[in-house]
Amino acid sequence: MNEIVLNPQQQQAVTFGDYDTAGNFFSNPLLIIAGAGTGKTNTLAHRAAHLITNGVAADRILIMTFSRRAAKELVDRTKRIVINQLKQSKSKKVAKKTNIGSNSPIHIPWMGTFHSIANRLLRHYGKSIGMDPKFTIIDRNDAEDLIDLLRHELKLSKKAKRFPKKSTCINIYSRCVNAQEPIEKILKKDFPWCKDWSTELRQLFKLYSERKLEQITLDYDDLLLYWYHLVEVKEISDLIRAQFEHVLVDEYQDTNILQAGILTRIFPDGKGLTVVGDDAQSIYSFRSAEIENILNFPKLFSPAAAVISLRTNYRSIQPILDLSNQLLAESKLGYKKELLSHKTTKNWFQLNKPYLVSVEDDQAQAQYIVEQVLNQRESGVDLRQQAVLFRNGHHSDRLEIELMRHDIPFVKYGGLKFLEAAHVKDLLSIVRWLDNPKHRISGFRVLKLLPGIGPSTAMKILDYLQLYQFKFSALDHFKIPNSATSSWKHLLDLLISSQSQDGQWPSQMELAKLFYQPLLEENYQDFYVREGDLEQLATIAGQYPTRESFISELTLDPPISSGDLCDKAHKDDDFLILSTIHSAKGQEWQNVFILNVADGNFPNEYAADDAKAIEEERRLLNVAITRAKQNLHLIQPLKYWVPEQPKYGDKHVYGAKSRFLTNKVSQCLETTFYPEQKSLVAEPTIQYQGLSNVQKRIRDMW
DNA sequence: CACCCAAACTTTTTT
DNA sequence: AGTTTGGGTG
Repeated sequence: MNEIVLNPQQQQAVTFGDYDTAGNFFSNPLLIIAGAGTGKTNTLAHRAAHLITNGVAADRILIMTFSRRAAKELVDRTKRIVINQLKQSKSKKVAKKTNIGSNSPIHIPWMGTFHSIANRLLRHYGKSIGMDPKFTIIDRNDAEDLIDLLRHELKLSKKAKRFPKKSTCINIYSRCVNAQEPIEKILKKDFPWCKDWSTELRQLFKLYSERKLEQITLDYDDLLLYWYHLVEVKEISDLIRAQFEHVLVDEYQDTNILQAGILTRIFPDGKGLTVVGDDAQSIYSFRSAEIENILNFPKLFSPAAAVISLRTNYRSIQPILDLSNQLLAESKLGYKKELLSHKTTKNWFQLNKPYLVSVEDDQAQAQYIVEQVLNQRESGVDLRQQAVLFRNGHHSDRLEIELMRHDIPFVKYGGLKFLEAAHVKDLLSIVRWLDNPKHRISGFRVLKLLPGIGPSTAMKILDYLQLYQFKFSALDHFKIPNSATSSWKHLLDLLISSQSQDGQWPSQMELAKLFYQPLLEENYQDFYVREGDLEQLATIAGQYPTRESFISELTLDPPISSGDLCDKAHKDDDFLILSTIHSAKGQEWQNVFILNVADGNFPNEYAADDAKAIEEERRLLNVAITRAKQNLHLIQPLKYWVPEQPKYGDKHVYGAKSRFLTNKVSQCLETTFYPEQKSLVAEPTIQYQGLSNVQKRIRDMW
């Protein structure tokens, strides 16, 4: 797409606003409804650039996106546009208004995810509401570990009926916080099998909150929650409003109550607020996203609010959009936007309908993709221009095996994360504990690494440490039960040195790695593979100025995948993209394959009895479809692999046709079969009545 | 109290 | 298939 020329609607969205009597640019609340592929990022970037070239200081613009990746792209593009415009209009007043020369770099410091912005604001303003600015952010896994610990403490694991497992507990907690709803309501709606545990869960979450306070830690949800409560203090929200003249929010359809609340608390009249989104792409209700946020935006700020819709699609050929339009037209919610392709006239002779491919099972599905992907590469489409999308992380398992067999390189988004690998967590825990000695979760993990130290000894050590005001040097006097191992001595050296010569970074990372090395070799046979990951972690660590920034940035923006494929050396190579649909948001590829398009998966079986959930599944399929530029394949296996379904006895489930593939939708598709024909092999005609010669020979071997 | 082994139990998607 | 829990042993 042309990055510079804008269509009229885009232009309108970019320049929306006016000048006050003093000549300053201001803007009423603005909602941009941007369908898939309508140049949303470009429009947003142009608007940001427009603000800057009209005299708004770059550090007075706050840009919030859904992912770090999106934020980075947006900022890069904004910078390019600003520089271009400055070059083109050196003589005009534009250059005078901004005090940026066309050579000096532009910094847009306040851009990032809601969570990362929360992190920065809380470290700055938190003190005034009694927060310690040195808090540690814990990720999902740490939160689960802490919950696990508390669950044992409360003896909830010893009840007759099984208590929900730790990850479920965290899910429930997270839903309560982000939706700002009482636990009973959440249980009834989303976790009906846990509804008998509401009292115990409440007790658990109370203890969880207290323990986080003691350890000076915040989880992901806390970042939003604290921010939400921070801006309830009028004095502080006034300060923040004064700091930011303009706020741009991307993916507004996926914000939740807390996020919308934060915005309205800072900008009660919506002035300076621009939000962008597409209600047909709202797919995060499991994270408490409220589609109502975007639907009600105009009402909330009426009559000042303006709405601008973008409908020209620059990404896909028309047949793909036809499919998307038809799919959405059958929705009960009725998204009325029809997307029109900009590409209609170009290459009209090769406008194929998207394919609906029927295959026997997931094995055939994998083979089909391998075949297609290789064919396409032959005809000049790079692997990185092709993507395989799926509903669940493990749906690509079979395919991954097949890809490896054929030596097709790939990168998977949304699967096992780098930070979830045990050895990476180990090393990171060491560094985290050094950074925040009160951080029991890390300390616990580190201590258990030492041979001979299990859960209860680790607890004792942590209690002892607390008794001595978290001075690591006090541990010297702790009586280790077993004969003092040499690793205990080494750990002590590391801990004490970290507290005495504060701020040695990143050399401290090297010390931690050195300490961990023997433990790594002892615990994992494949330690030489894992060593590479630790090297990488150390390299990343070196890119951050301080220990604290390293830890919190890494938690907020985890690297994508483990394994050698995210090595810099491989970055230039060509690889196929595998991604969950959720992680594919905002991306586009020449060819897209969607796995397991069958009822039970599209829509997911857990959504089956909830009309709202079904609609979200429809939107999810829509997101997947609209990622494709040219070729789209929906693959429909007759049976597919479901790992965790013991009640069905068999591990294969026979998928019914997806209920989204109605007659009208199917008419937008070209139905094919793979393999095209069963090869006919002649059946032998001989028939033995008794034992055959072969059987006799085998029996007579003994 | 740590460690190992067997049995039970799994509800997707992510900052 | 992988994780979590419980029991038994040293």
